[in-house]
Amino acid sequence: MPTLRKTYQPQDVEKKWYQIWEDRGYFQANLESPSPSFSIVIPPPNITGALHMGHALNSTIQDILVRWFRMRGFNVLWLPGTDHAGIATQNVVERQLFKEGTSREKLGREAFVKRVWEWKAKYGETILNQLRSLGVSCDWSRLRFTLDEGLSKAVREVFVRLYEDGLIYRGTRLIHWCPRCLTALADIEVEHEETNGSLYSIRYPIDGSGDHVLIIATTRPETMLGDTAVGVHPEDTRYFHLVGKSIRLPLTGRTIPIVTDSILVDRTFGTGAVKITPGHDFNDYEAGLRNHLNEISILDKHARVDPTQLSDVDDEVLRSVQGKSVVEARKQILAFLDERGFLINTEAHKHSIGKCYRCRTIVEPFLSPQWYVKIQPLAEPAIRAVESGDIRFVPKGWENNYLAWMRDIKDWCISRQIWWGHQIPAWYCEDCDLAHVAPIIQRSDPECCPKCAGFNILQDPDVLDTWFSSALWPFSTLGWPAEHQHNSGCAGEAEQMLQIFYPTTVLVTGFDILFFWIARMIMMGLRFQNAIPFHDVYVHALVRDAEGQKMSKSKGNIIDPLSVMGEYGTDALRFTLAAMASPGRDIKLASERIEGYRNFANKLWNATRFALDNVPDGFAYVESAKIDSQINLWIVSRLHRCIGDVNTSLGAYRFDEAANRLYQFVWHEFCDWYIEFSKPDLKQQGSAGESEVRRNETVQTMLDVLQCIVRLLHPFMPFLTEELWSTLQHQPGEAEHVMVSAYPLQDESKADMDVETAMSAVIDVISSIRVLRSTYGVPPRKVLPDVVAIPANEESQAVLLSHTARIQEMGRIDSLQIGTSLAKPQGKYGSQVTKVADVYILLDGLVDFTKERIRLEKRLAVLRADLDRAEKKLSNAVFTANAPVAVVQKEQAKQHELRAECDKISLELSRLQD
RNA sequence: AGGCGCGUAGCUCAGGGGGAGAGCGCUACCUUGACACGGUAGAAGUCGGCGGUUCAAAACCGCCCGCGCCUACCA
Repeated sequence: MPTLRKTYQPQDVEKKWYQIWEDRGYFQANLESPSPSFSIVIPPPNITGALHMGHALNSTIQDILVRWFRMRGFNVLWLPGTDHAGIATQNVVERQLFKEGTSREKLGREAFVKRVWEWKAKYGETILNQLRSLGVSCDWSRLRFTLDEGLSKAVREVFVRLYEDGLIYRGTRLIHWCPRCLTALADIEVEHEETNGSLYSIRYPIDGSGDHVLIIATTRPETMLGDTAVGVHPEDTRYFHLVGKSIRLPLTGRTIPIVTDSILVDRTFGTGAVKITPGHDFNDYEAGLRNHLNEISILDKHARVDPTQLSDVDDEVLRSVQGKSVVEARKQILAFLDERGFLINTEAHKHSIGKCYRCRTIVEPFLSPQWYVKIQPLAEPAIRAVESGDIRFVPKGWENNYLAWMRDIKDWCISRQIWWGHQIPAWYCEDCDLAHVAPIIQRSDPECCPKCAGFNILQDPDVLDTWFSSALWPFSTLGWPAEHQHNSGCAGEAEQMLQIFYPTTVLVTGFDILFFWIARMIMMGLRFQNAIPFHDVYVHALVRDAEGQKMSKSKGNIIDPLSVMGEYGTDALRFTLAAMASPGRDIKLASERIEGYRNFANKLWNATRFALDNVPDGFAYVESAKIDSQINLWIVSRLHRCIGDVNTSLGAYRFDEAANRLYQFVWHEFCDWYIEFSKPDLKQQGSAGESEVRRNETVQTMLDVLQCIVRLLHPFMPFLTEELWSTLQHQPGEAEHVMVSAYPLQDESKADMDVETAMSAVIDVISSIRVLRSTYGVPPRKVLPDVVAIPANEESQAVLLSHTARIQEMGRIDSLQIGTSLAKPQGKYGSQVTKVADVYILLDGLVDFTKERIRLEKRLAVLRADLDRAEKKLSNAVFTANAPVAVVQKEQAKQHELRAECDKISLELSRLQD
């Protein structure tokens, strides 16, 4: 038998086992397998990413599921990959270029994209390697990237089909614009932040009515240069006489109409009159459409004041704001308004400002031509899929969130004005009339214009939103669209992959990408596979720091998973995350927790060490050996309960329950009690006959149970368990590695209630002795000379008698007498009364009667309170009439037990009074 | 403003109509032949508040308070 070192050292084994698993091909899915399949596609991390706790949690959960299913014989595919993250990656490389004194514009598109590919080759797999060190068992042979050839083909196919079906269109509208990234953003890529701003009241003179003015309020005075109307509510009697009149817009020579709009205007806010700037505000834009107003853009793409459409602005004003940022322009405009007597009032005002989710720059509503997906026809089936239960959210609460969002969904702006990504497959012929000829949309790049056959064609410079390709991930990664020629081997495999692994079983993800990703995958899966992309969506929590703060670089409260893994071991981190992953609650991660589970790993390590040290020379494993001894029957019974519970919990995605159940069983049943129980049996030295049979039975049971524990824990702690498996005695024909061994299944016939009751009586008596030791300050090492136990009934007596030696050993007792008819000892003694037995220890030293009285009185008070409650209930006729019989009987039994205990304690107390 | 979630031991959190639980921390004792990353014993809770349903409520329902998140509005 190998000997283990005193503590588990994770660093020694983690790399080794990962290498072995990968070399053996254990991670790979099997296209030939007849077994039922289980598949997960990884939520692809950004190639710019570095592993954080969110990834660690997400990957741990997936790996637990994947390993659990694999061990249960499923044909498992866990498909890994990365996302090209258009804006983020482009930003990273642009920053690099800036340091080198150049820029993407100077390089040109082609050279820039080449640079990004180089960057990707160098750094793009960083996060994948970090995932490997977490122990994830993905099928690396099927690694995918959203810009791969196959996935790009899927993107084209989807784009063209949606276009042909009239679900993709191009239009000029107001969109969210990031003036730093220089691209459009989808609505959900804008994060709103509460900000302290100001509300300015401004006089707007009414045309042709002398000094009469309308007072409007605004938080963005600079946008007044783009005002094209003033709105009032159609039913607002204060303004009836003004409707149809005009405003002489201050600082400009512009005259703008006063219009009515019941949607835009809230009569109760401010004066009930509002400036309308369709070029710079989404609500105003809509109002502009309703009232046929024109849109004036006052800003360029860098969010600087652009004079192009401002020819009617006062020359002096225009000169001072031209080319200025929004903040600067605002100051200037306010100064002019004030100077010329238009500014009435400034007050503090809280409002929210939209910021770019990638770079935190304030986004501007900006008028520009973009590509859109018409979302309603896609959303409807995606809503039905969840309503009907075809797709299940875990925890269920997220369904409402999803449905609410989907029912109110708006068209999706999919074009981005960047270079890194899938360039939109739309071409324009410069020889044809651009305004009147539809763009050329096709799967392969056109060589010439299909209309005029000219070669003067240009591809749309925009690329698609990264999430457009991510939305296809569950099937594009499996090889869709497959070529339908059967002479190609590859195409055949793609069809097979889809057939075997689509729909995937479950998607594991954080709620932050519920809308970015999950919703879109469901829409695209239904549209292009005519089937849901996954059956279950497991939505996990956010990992926060110990104070509950969101981890962020700026706060400096990031706990780096890699350093945690280095300090405590990967398994400790994984177990921590699993144990804390309770549904619907964020994880507050504290290092003490991780340390605790590091200790747990070490506990199991040492339990194994103990077992191995006690395997006698020449020990031979006996297949299906019969078990006779109660302690062995007991631990096997307990084990099978644990197996049942763990499998049930995992089946319900309750990783926390499963982890805690295993912790409880391993530490507090197997280590605390079973190993201690086993010691007398294992100590039998080489003697022949009955004691050797007993010893071998216990050795074998201990090894069997340990082996089961190791398998049960493998999905949570893959490295430790693989290392322990390699040292444990296996049955012949057992798997070489625990990773490919069979996950334990509950055998109900192993449950033995009688044995469990018996052993809990033994535990009860040993605990009583320990309480007495502790109460009377008898040191653990000191042998108790004389102990008397008077069992409460014949059953207890039989059980305790059969375990006399064990109780003596574990209680460190010289003489132990057990018997229902025994008399209490004479002289000084301490006593502990329980429902199992009254235990007395003889004391030679001084006993502190006061202390003892206090202890007993306290215990009596607790039991009395319980007893009172029980008696009160039982004397209530309404209770005995209405409560179920079982409850009443239980209450009666409780009453008897409590009364007996109380009486005995009272007796002891009266003795102490003397 | 609306929606969702949460409020249980000092801390972090399970539980869930019928005897208040775990981990960490804390206190005391113990370096005993698996493990001090350990052992044994212990202290510690009006289960946020108020009402209601019920024989029985920490749990179910309603209202309120506090915290968090999301969506919308914010001229």
